[in-house]
Amino acid sequence: MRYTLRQLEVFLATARHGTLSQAAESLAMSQSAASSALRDLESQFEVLLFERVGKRLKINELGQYLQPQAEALLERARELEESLALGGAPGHLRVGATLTIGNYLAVGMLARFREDFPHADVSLNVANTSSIAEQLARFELDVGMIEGELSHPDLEITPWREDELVVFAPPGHPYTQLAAVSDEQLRNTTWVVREPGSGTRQAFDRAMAGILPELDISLELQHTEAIKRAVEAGLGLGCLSRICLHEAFRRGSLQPVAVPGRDFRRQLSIVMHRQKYRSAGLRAWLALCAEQRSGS
Amino acid sequence: MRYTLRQLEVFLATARHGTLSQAAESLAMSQSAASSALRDLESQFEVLLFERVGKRLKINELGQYLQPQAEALLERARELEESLALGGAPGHLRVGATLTIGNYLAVGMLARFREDFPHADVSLNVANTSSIAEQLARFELDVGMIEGELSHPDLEITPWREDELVVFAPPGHPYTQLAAVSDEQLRNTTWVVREPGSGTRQAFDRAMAGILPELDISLELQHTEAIKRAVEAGLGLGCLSRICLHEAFRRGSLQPVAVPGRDFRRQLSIVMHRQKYRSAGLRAWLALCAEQRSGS
DNA sequence: ATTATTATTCGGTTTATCCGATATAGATAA
DNA sequence: TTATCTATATCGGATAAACCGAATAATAAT
Repeated sequence: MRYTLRQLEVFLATARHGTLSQAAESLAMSQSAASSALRDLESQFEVLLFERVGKRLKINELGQYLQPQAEALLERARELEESLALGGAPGHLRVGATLTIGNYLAVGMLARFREDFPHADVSLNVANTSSIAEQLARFELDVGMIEGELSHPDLEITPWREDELVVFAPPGHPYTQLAAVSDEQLRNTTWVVREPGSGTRQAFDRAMAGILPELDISLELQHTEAIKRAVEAGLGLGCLSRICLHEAFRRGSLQPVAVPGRDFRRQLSIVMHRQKYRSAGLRAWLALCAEQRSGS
Repeated sequence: MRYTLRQLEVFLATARHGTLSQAAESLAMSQSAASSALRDLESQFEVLLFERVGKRLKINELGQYLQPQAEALLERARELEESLALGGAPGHLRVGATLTIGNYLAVGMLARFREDFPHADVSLNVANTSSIAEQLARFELDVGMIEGELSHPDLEITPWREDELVVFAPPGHPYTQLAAVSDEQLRNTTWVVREPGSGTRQAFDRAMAGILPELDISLELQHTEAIKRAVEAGLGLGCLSRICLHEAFRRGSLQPVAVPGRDFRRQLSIVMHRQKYRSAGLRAWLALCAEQRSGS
């Protein structure tokens, strides 16, 4: 490995700024140093990355071809640098979770984790499934907890626990009295659900297969709390994960609606990079996950 | 960016071999040089990657934590190096395709491509969908052509053309005379199909939803030609992509079976890395793809 | 205790990196 | 055309890094 990350930095800065002087300035080095760094990179591989037309430097085809690869490489290098600089802390852990899991399951686990590692530096990143996958693939997260489906060559998906969506209504709603609500009745009401693209919505759409286009969806909201309040206010029936509703059912502010004819189950999963090293903190977290699975 | 790829090489070689001497030897450098490279890396970030117990170097937790990231980084660096060394060739193109597409569609396109770029250095890599995705994500391939479904944060999937599977039988088979074969009749015969995991099998399983567990699958083969020969020999009904069967139907060595009640369509897709630079060769290939789409 | 093995340290050489100054080339305006 | 501005390339020299070989120190095995 004869070339250096610095040389790539110079190459990319030059490609981005279009001029060597600006590139040099952005890297806090002299223009001459940048010039020779670029020359070294090019002569090492006996290629040209830029057309020299007079005083201008114009990136050529090979340069453009390599730019995204170099960009990706340097991005990883910066992440490794960060891991080196910050990763020394013991119990250091970065958890990613989707909205429902993050707000209802992960926070409790986080508190438990803090008991065992009082000085731990833990972060919880709430994002959608594909964004979590991306961060895991780049080692920006240690472990992810997702609801949706996912396939990624670098990631290992482990089924975690089963979840189910529950249809719910304000207390006293006629449907809450029924032992079984029919498809016909599902069609004859209005709905308040999560926005398309979210894992909860995916599961809802799947459960409603066949009658989905005929459902009257009056409101699509991004937050579970907002949906609950909208249903309380009588704007329609809601459908959310049981774990978001536990408290509201207990208090009686909302009531479940029985829909035995449809399958609202879904799988929650743990996602990690295949090559991930299981640090003490990560092992402790996975143990907490396993405990959650059995103990609910 | 103050650390170098060389330092990472020393770190990884030491982690792998467990001894600095062997690491140094594997990198064709002196023991002392390796020692100081490692020391430089550690002192730059003020961390320790190894426990020094007497004469032994034992990788510590932080080291193990960083090892896979460093490994991934260096892997990319080697690929970039290769691109730099070999990527200078004009018309250079690496195409990945799944078995059915690779053997029946891509070869013809490859021949056409060679006409336009007689000196082009083109490679066709036939592999399964997830392996192609992996190679695309690492910039080891320029473009992929797949049949299965795929979701990957770094990859861009573009629908290409529609394909359909066709149920077929040897000439004169009673089913070939029927205008519509029923589910009941599908159950009362034996089948010769592709192995589980292949895109063609996935599509077959999806098309047979509902009656799949009751089908009598007598043979699972990895090659389309083998399946065709097995069906010719009377071992059962086959089900393959229309593009594999065109020639056999024309010759009359096999005949299609009409199953209008089931949906055998599927989508073929073009896959590329989101950040991929479209070189002249790649643009020409994509143009060929677009031509194929309309002209069939 | 001796030997073999291994990491570290030290001196010295080669190589790389970087800066400042200077040379050069193209664009722009007088 | 000539002067000027701006940008890249190159040169000399200082500094730092990388590297080797040899010596040293530490440990495990004999």
